[in-house]
Amino acid sequence: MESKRAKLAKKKAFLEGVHAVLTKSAYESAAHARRRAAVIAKAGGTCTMEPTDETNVVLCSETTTKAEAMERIKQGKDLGGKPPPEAAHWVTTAWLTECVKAKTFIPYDCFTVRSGAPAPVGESGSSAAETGSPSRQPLRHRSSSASSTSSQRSALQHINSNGDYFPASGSPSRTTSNDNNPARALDVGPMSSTLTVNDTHPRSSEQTALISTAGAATHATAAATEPSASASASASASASASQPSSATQSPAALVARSQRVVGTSPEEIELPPAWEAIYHCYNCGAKDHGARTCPLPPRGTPENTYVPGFPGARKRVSREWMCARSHGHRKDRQGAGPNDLIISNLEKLHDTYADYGTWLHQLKASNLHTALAFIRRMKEPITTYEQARRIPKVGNETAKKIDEILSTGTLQRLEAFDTPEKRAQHEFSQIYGVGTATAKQFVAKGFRTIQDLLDNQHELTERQRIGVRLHQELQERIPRTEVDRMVAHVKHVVLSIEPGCIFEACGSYRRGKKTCGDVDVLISHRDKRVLDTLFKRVIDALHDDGFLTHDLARSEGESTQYKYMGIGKLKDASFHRRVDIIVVPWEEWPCAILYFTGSGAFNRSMRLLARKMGWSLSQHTINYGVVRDRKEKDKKLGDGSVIPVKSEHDVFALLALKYRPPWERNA
DNA sequence: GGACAAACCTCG
DNA sequence: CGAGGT
DNA sequence: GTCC
Ligand SMILES: Cc1cn([C@H]2C[C@H](O)[C@@H](COP(=O)(O)OP(=O)(O)OP(=O)(O)O)O2)c(=O)[nH]c1=O
Ligand SMILES: [Mg+2]
Repeated sequence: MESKRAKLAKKKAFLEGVHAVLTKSAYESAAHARRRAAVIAKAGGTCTMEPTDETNVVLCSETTTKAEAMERIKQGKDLGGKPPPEAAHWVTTAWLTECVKAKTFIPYDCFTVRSGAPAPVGESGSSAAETGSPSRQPLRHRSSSASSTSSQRSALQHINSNGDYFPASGSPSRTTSNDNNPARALDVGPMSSTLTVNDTHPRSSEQTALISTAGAATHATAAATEPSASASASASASASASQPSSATQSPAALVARSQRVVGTSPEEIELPPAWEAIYHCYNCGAKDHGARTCPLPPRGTPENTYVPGFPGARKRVSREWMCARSHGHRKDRQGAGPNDLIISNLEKLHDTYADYGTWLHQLKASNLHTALAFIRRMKEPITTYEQARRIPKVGNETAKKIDEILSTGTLQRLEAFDTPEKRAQHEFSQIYGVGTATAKQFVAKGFRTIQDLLDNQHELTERQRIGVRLHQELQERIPRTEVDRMVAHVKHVVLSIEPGCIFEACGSYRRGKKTCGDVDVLISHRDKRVLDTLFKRVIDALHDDGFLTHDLARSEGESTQYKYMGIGKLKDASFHRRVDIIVVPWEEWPCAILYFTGSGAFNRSMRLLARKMGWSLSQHTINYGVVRDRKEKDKKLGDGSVIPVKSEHDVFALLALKYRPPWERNA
């Protein structure tokens, strides 16, 4: 903790000086500024911003001096070689980061030139702007009563061929109804929690890449094409899933219902005043509602061309983005498919890629994964190299491999991997807490079986010891009925400790999967002060009643969010199960529930989209004006500014995405 | 030849 | 910081 | 590895 304070002191001291590594993206274009001014005016706010072509802010990091930065500009390395005007304000990333950490909203126009420190102002040009308020404006919570939002709805249960639970009826995706509405009270155990029923979900085939290539599909005669795009494509249409991916249509055949222990999350959260001041509908710009209840059609369509004023905002998003499409549950194929041999071999190849643990092989793996998604949807057998080449993401290398499988039945590459060492390495890497690197080390040490590890537990970290001991049990996926009971139990404990909590079981459970790898629980409370004790009391209570049996990791308040990772077991259950519990501050709820609902691939796609806009989406907030190092892509120089959101719908609207309910996020 | 490439977290 | 995790 |  001391080092942390020291760091903070250093940062504060630094703010006095001017140092910089420059990046170009820290200011908005004149076009953006003008559009933004118009939007704000339309929304009834006033805008103090002066549209300008000039750089009015220079974002800095701690590593170089202003002189060095100017030198870089002269050399053409930054800002396109154009020095910023004298009046430009130099801001350190530390300053910016601190403002964001302090939850002070910094809209772009606060950067208009001033002497002294720039004052963060509300976008609506409200009081904060005039007062030239101090740069750090603490976040205050509005203590209003809980919104209870459940409307009753008739229930019907249906399970698809895979056993996944689906929601039903024909309302559009961007529905205004709560995804969490309880429809039918259903006793799932001693705690009598309820199960709920949700909205429509027509299934579509899955697409696994973050960005997929849709165009090439038309050339692949047998390859499945993008479902919605292929509706009119003659021959290949039959190969694709017969369902449209758009959730606005509701084929009666696949209507089904999603059912789960109901959470207590509100449809929209209340924002702190400073955020409420700049909040507006990101689907139309109006001040009096959010995107969730916007009467207009989703933006990005011809009927609604609105674009939010934040620099980088998109007009629309192409269907190539995974998060822009509906991804229902993966369908179990009944009986044998025409390309099963190829698929099983390529799947094994895919697994060997994952065992490398390098970027390149990660890339190869994801490529192959996409190709496999197309191959799985094919109805005709692949018989030639040329035919394989026409499948999207199948290039020369993969086609050669398919050819080899066709002629020999196997792959040389795979045979070479079928050694005791590689098998052991793969098995070790399945253990919780053991990854590619440690698995390799274990093999190098001469270990070959799980028993070897059990006999040498002194070589393991605490997590790995638990992982090894419970390895068999943790391999099992959890039947949904058991998750129901686990969630009901946790919910009961949480709400008896603090009735004002909001609670939601997320992850694959919220997405309606038939079985879950673990239980993901998200909790929040309006009062920030209770979060810390709430977290501890919940974990303690769940330990005391014997539910939690092992701890794997628990946060100690370093972040605004508390995360517990551990293992629990119901008394009458056969196996120990992984349990994750996250406690988040109230205003981070929308981004947190979006994150925790996943899927992981869906999150990555959405986050990549945000990144491409010069924004950043995390489990905390969605930010614009993020400054990233142009060379080292992972280095973030400035956090940018928080865009306040009240619901998941708002995040979708900001990214120009149609809202996807949880069961359409199964990538 | 480059783009592709999530963004966080804890542990040791 | 690397490794492993969500 | 694939796509442009
Ligand atoms: C693993 C992983 C999860 N997440 C998010 C999305 C997930 O839904 C959420 C919970 O993680 P998980 O519990 O690992 O995933 P899951 O619940 O979707 O599936 P499973 O049935 O295996 O439990 O965390 C990421 O953002 N990135 C990741 O790499
Ligand atoms: Mg899960």
